[in-house]
Amino acid sequence: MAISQEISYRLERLILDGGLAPEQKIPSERQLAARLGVSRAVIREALHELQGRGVIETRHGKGSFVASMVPQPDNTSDHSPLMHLFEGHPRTLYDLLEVREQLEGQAAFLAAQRATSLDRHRITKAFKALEDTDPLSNARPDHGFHLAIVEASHNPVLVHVLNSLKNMMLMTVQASVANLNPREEMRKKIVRQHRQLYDAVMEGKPAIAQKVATAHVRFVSEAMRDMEKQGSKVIRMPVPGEIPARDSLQNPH
Amino acid sequence: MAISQEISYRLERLILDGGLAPEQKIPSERQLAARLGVSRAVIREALHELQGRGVIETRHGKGSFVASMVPQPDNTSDHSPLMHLFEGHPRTLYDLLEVREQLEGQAAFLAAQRATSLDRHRITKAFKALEDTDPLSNARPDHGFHLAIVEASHNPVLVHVLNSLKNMMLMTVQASVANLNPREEMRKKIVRQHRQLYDAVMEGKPAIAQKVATAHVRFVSEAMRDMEKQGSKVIRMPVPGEIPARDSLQNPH
DNA sequence: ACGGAACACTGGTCAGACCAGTTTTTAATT
DNA sequence: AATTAAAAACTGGTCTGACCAGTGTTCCGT
Repeated sequence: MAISQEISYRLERLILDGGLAPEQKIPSERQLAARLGVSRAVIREALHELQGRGVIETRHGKGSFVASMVPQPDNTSDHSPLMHLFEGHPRTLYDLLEVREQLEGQAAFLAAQRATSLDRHRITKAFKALEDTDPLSNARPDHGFHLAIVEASHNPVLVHVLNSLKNMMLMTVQASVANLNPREEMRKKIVRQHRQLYDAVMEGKPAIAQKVATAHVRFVSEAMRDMEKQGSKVIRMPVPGEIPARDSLQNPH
Repeated sequence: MAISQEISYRLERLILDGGLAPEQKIPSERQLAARLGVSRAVIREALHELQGRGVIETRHGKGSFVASMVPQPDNTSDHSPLMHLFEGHPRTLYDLLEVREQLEGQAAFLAAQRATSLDRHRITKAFKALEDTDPLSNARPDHGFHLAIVEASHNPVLVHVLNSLKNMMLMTVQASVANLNPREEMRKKIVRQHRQLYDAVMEGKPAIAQKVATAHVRFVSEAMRDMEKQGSKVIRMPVPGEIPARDSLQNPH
């Protein structure tokens, strides 16, 4: 494997494991290059990979910083890079969610139809983990729950595609879910949706499971749209093992 | 904003738009550098960003390729990987069709809802080409018709995902159509389905379009299942996947 | 103390070279 | 002529060292 990738993985693990705190400054490119005994070019390439997956932010003349996972008190500048992203190319994000809506629904349908006892056990476990977790930091359990259902669909293609789509979504998105949770009404609704989804799948009711799952994604999507309108900040929250992507594009054709 | 980021955005947009198909090779770093008038370093940094997002894959000595959102068949063996798929893992094919069923339906739904006059023109053109073609060799028009509809959905993510699926599916549509068409009853049904789909999209009836498109894929899928049971061979019919160039990044050749 | 000019950082870009895999072309051998 | 093996022409991976462009600090003259 390429050196730049080894370094990016190494740095990412360091960051996600807490070795480097959010907002903390990363050593300068020249320092890293010297310390790791490689050229500055590979350091830059490694940093660009991390940048691509939203793990770090780089500011010209200042340095690179671990992306914050926590709401940032108003940053002097009126436009954080993240908001800028949303403002500039919000389309793809919703395009992504649009497709996900459909596929999560199908996954739920199939899961309700095909789940084995082992699947049910896994789903139940994930569901309980979701309930037992602090709502403010349940991005991981949330992901685990949905993943368990998708896998119970027993359609590897579906699993792979949904995984790809999730990876292509900004961490920002996942974080936004975490952002939604603090709002009591939202959190309640989401919890109820999860409960409904869980019940439908476990009781083997495909049609209902599909409906609930689709509605769930749509709900999150619309909630984000609202947040965007209100100008609320969308926060990053890296989740290990996930490779989010940024959106782009505005108009096809 | 940094040049490397502008380039990565541009490339990502190209890819998500479908201008660069999954598994398609991206111009070499030196070519991109020359064509875009920048140094190779910034090209590499841009590509590393996309790599971090999982949008592209890079292989030493070979080049960079648009990442497929679908597990790739065993390409190691140069002996008709498709047949291998059919014979060895027939499940995968139906898994693919299962997902496609859903997505083609969604595409049709969105197309009926969002198609512009230009889209309608394209769809009509493709539809007529489909009708005017010898049923025994209309794999390409068939593909063109469905593609026109997908693109009219104005969801680049959907375009890209379906592209991935089709890419891997050995052009199931084409192959199956070629196989199904000779059977008179089948051919008639398929023609009628196409007609219904066309009408629904052109008349702006999303619900109907979705239903028809879904049913169409399911029909083809089940027909193939029947054929398989009867022991009929499912024949591969390769069709050069061509994606029209929409940007100066394409290889002129 | 103040202001501003150097200076010392930071990342961003460029150029050209060379290494390491892969593919194609060429040329020698059979 | 067909095969095969060497050579050339690709591809990405790394290195070097230079210079530009923002940012922050230091220090000096007023």
